[in-house]
Amino acid sequence: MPFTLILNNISRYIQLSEIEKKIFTGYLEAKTVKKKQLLLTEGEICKYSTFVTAGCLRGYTVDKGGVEHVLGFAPPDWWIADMYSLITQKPGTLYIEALEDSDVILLSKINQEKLYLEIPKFERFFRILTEKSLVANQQRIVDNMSLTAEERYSIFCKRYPTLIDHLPHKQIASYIGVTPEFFSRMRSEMLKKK
Amino acid sequence: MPFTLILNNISRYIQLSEIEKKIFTGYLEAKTVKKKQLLLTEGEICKYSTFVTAGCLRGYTVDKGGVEHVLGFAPPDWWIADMYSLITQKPGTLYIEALEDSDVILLSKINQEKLYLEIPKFERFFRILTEKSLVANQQRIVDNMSLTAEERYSIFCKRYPTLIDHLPHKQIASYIGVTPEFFSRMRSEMLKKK
DNA sequence: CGTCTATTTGAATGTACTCAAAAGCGGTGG
DNA sequence: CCACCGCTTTTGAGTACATTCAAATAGACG
Repeated sequence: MPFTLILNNISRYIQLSEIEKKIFTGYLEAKTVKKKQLLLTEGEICKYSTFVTAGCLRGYTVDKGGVEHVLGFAPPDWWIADMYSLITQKPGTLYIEALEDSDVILLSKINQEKLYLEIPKFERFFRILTEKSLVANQQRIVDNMSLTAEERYSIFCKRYPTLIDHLPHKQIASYIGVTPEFFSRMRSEMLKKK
Repeated sequence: MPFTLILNNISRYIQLSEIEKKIFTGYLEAKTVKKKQLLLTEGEICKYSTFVTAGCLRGYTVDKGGVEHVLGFAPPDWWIADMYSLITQKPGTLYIEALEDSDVILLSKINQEKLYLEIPKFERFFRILTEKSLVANQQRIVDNMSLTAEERYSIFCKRYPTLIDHLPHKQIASYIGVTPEFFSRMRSEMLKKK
């Protein structure tokens, strides 16, 4: 059953009848992506909310100097999208890339809107999902303003213990907002201390 | 009619019948706050979503060094709350303070939940509101990582033209993530250039 | 293996911060 | 209405955290 994980994800916030589950899964598309493959690039209109069932994705932007900035990672059981573009249906700035071979489930914007009409509970689900994401993002803003790179890294390690293992350092550096060079020095400093 | 502004705010995303408007406004509490008065402090549980009708509020945290970091301003027609605390009903870290004498409308968490049940359209309204807030916060994260303080200030001026006039420089500095001293130097540099 | 990318190390630099002090500004009370 | 007080803003000098550019080393993948 390829939709077990996503149904379980949703059941954490709303309860669906068997019929509703059928309707919902009918709107989904399973897909596999290979490492380094892009699900979305800058300038594109984001047409899908993506749910990861295996592997790992990342969302990032590229600034005018060509430097990448990781906005977030999406390991299994996570949702990812260019929220700006998805909402406005205007060209966005986010790249979504597979960091490794991954399995994802796509829910198109159109089907998402249908869901809202046919099963209003989904309004609730996505409201809660968005609220949680908002809280995490607000915390990150505060952390970026008030903590040193070292403290931000410590927090990252605690919050995403499963990710640190198999993520390139470069990507973690980009997420916490430092250069790979500084990240490398920082880590060796931290090892010395402990 | 003290609720004109908030009803208008809501009508941008959902349409309410006269009866629904009655129910909704019945759940609201109007309140005035004086300059420097706190609506919420660290350690408190956030019990209200606050809508500003006059004046201006700010939400900020205080780090372990005692430095304040402004998470956001709330001029008229804006909502503000400690989303973390409001959602979890656990003690939060946000302070919400009136920057000037202000009029606000409070919607308690309890009444908000009632609204969701009685008028499910409100799920939609707050989902959209939260989505917009999320997008703004994500953009801010990217900006903080990829732009200089000067660029962030320029963006702030463009995005909140009505705010720059009557906000203390200190508060703007805190919002864009620099010290007041650096902010002052930065501004004089920018004036020289133009 | 060889190539490509990721990571480390080094040296010089820059952006923004800290601490200290002076100047400006606004409100309040005599 | 002015004087004073507290808070904000400015200015100065020294410092720190993190970056840039360059090059060496190490890993991963075909």
